[in-house]
Order: sequence, then structure tokens, then C-alpha cells
Amino acid sequence: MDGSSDTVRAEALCPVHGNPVESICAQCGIRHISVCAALDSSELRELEAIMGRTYLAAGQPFVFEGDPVEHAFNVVSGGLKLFKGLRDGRAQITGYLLPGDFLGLPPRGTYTFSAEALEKTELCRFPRVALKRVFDKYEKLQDRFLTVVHDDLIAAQEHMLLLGRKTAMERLCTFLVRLLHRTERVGGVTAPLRLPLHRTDIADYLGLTVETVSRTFSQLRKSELIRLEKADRVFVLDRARLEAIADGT
Amino acid sequence: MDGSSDTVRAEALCPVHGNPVESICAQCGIRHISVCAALDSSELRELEAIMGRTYLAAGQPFVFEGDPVEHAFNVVSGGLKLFKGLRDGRAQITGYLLPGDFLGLPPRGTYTFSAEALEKTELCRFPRVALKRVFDKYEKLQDRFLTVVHDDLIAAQEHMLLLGRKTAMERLCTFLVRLLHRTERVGGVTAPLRLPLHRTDIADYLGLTVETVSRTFSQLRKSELIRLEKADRVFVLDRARLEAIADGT
DNA sequence: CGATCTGTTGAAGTGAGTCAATAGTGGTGG
DNA sequence: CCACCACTATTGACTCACTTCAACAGATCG
Repeated sequence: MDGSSDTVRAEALCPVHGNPVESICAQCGIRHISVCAALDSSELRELEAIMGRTYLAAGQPFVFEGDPVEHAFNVVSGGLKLFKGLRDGRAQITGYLLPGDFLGLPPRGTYTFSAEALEKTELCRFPRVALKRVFDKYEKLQDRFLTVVHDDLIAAQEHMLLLGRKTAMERLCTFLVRLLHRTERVGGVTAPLRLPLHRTDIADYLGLTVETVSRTFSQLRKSELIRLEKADRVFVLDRARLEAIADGT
Repeated sequence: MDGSSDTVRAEALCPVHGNPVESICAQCGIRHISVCAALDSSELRELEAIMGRTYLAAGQPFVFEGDPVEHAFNVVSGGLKLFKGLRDGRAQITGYLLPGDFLGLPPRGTYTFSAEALEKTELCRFPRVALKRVFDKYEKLQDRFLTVVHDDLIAAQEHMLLLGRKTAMERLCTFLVRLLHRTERVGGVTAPLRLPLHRTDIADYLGLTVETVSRTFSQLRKSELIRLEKADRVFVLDRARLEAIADGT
């Protein structure tokens, strides 16, 4: 049930600072890294007109494989994991979304994966049909979405290499290095680096077990390549080495 | 070097039958399953005007990761494997292209994977810049390409589940079932089912070793779920069972 | 302050990998 | 047509990276 959870229509309040503003999107903290970056202020206003918001609690299931896609979403704060499962409970996280990331484009009408909130999460929401109209009007948005999907595909190919051919140590280093890159790109804090996923989820993302993930973290700690403040706060002590391990060198 | 190999400009010869025709594309054997299916005959003619052909020998490297993308291609006959490699020789095939499949869309300017011909292969070729012009003119082509990329993404997610969570037996069954589906969809011969990949490539596609692939084929043979005519001709004897194993049941 | 998650560590088991030998298969040329 | 070679596939014996099962430790919270 796409977007069934607690939602509100867009109001004249800044989603980040909470104070009233003329244009919500113009003030949005993640706009510069999201799809909306392609738009100027008048186009933004048009998008805003059809926008709503959705809030999720930590661990709250959000979409299920097979659900019809009725809305598109942009993550404002928090995060989501996207995953596919086998009937016996085995699961593979195919990706996770952090602030600025987009969900729900599918030209196909139903979701091909499930999604769940990693923590308290806020999304802005667009009805697909209305979004389609804006799409058709602004060619560059179309372009932008093609790029988004294509980037996802590139990431997926990279991840297939990881899942098919890398060792546990290589997988974890790749995960850390990628997270480091992303955090830098969006201007976040990298020391300590905050891990958006729990051990179980990291395991499901990297195609390993929790125990192996934990053991590998310990190895990295003992080799002094990282320092763990808390389970989800990592100081990267030797980035070059981490990167080298990540690409199998 | 993108499309550097033996190529010719489009001539008034049917690529499939070899006889002269007014419109090549209109006669193309794989048009109904390829991107061009979205176009009517006048649009087709426009596309034809910018089309060339490329021929590859079996095993011929075609594109390398990092190459600039200068052309887009459509597989007419034969096949390609797409793969990513690690410096030490480990490789992961992220997908393979058969007649009707498309390559070279990247909104990004360089290839993020390498490609090599699986056998004698024929492609039709479009200069990217010219293609872009046709794109901008025909909205439905744009839509069509978004769908193509998105379908690739769905396939990639499915494959991540396979690589991360499935056993060797489940992987091979998934491979066979998927190939069966595709072959049916394009109206090909399914008894025997022809495998477009050698054992080594199947291994690199499924994240296994040649030996494991071979052993697993032998198991399937001994359990009488398949019969092997030659190494690359498979009779599926119990499709239901194969499908059940494929999704972990 | 017990209850419940989440993470870590240890010991034992196993599915797939590695190494090595053998067997088909196809192509070439005398 | 066969002998030879190169390549691809199969099979066996052994190893090992990761899993499984199990116990324990830390954190969080009503």
C-alpha cells in the first residue's frame, strides 16, 4: 500500500527548519542533491503544487513487491532499504535510499522490490499521474530521470561484481568506501562516518551473514584500518588501504 | 574503441535475408522485439538514415570499461556478454545481449562495463549525437528507452538476489528458466534450448566456478530434470520442478 | 532492573572453490 | 580419413571461506 501511512499535504512550512516559507522546495535542504535540482523556481512551484509528505517510523514497512506504484517519493530525511526476498526468509538488499534519493519511477506499474524505513523517515510524495504531466512538460526532468535510473543500473552492476566475486573483507571495505564517497558528495560528516544500516542489513546488502560482517569489522579494527566508536560510528583510519582492498588489490 | 571493427553503412539489403529492400528496418527480423518496435514506417526511415552496421567475430572484444560511448547498438544476430572485472582476473558477467537487445544508451559518456562477442555477431549502429536528435523529436522513443533501462535495472535487482542469496543449484535453475522464458518470448526454439554462453561464462554470470557449473549440470542430468544433447543444447524435462528450485522452494 | 534488541566471539560443519587428471569436440592439414 | 592439437567440459580429491549453531556481552528502554 503505496504511501498509505501518515501523510500531509504540502503546507507553507520548511520541511527542514519548520518555519513558514513562500516556497517549500526552494528551501529544501536536499534539493541540490535530488532530482529537483534540474528545475528553476517557477517549475519548482509547479511541482510543489502536486506534492504531499509521508512520514515513516523506524522499521516501518513501506512498499511490498507487487504493490501498484501510485506515487513517486523523494527521501527528505531518514532512510529506506530496498530488498527482494525468497519465500524461506532469505533476503537481498538491492540498495538503500538516503536523503536526496528518489523512489517510485517505474514505468512498469508495480514495485519489483519491497522497501522499509531504516529509521524515522520523511519523504515528499508526488501522485504519479500528476508527475507524468509535469514530466511531459519539462523535457529536462525526463532527462534527469533517465539519468537517475541509469545511475541506479550502474550501481547495480557494480554491486553484482561485489556479490559474485568479492571476498567478505573486500565487500565490507567496498561498502565503507562507497558510503564515504556518498557522504562526502552530499557534504555530510565523515569522521565519524555514520552507518545507515544495522549489521543484519549490512549482511543482507553484502550477501553475507551477520556474524561474518561482525567478524570482518573486528578484523578491520584489529588491523587498525578503522576505529569503531559505537557500532554505527566508524572512523576510517586508512582510507587508501581500504580502497585498495575494496577493488581487490 | 567503440565500433571500430569491420563496419558498413546501411545499404538496401535486408540484414536477415540479404535481398534488396526499400526499407531495411521494415524487414528486420528482430524489429518487433527491439526498441524500434515503437516506431512507424516513416520514423523508421529516419532512423535508418543514420544507421550503420557492425560485425564481430566470436570472442572479439567490443567495448572496454571507460571507453567513450560514441554509438548505440542493437543486436541483430549473435550475442554479447557484458562484464566487469577485478585487476586479478576475477570477472562478473552482469548481463548478456541477444538479438533484439540494445546497448549504448548511457546518459553518462563512458562505458561502465566491457563487452565481448559470444559468437559471430551483427549489430546495427547509430551515432549517439544523431540518435539524440531523433530522440528529442519522438517522445515515445524516449519513453521506450526509459523502459529499456528500467527493465535492465529490474533484471539487475533480480540477479543481485541470485548472487547474494541463492545456492549453486538455484542459480543454475534460475538461469535455465530465465533463458527459457526469453526464448519463448521471442519465439525461438526451446527443445532443445540453446545456451548462448559457455560453461566459463555461465560461471562468471552466476558467480560460480566452471567446475561447480559443470557438476550442477550433471546433478540436474542425473535427477532427470534436464537432458544434455550437446554441452549447449538442453532439453528441459521438468520445467515446473526447475522453476520451483529457481525460486528457492 | 529485568527484558529485549543488537552486536560480538567461539567452535564445528559445509557448500563451493582449488588443483589436477581425464574425456569429449572441433578444426586442420597431410 | 585419420592424426594431431587446442579447447571446452567433466569428474575426483582435498581445502577453505563463510555459514551455522550457540553462548555471551552491551546497549536501550519501559
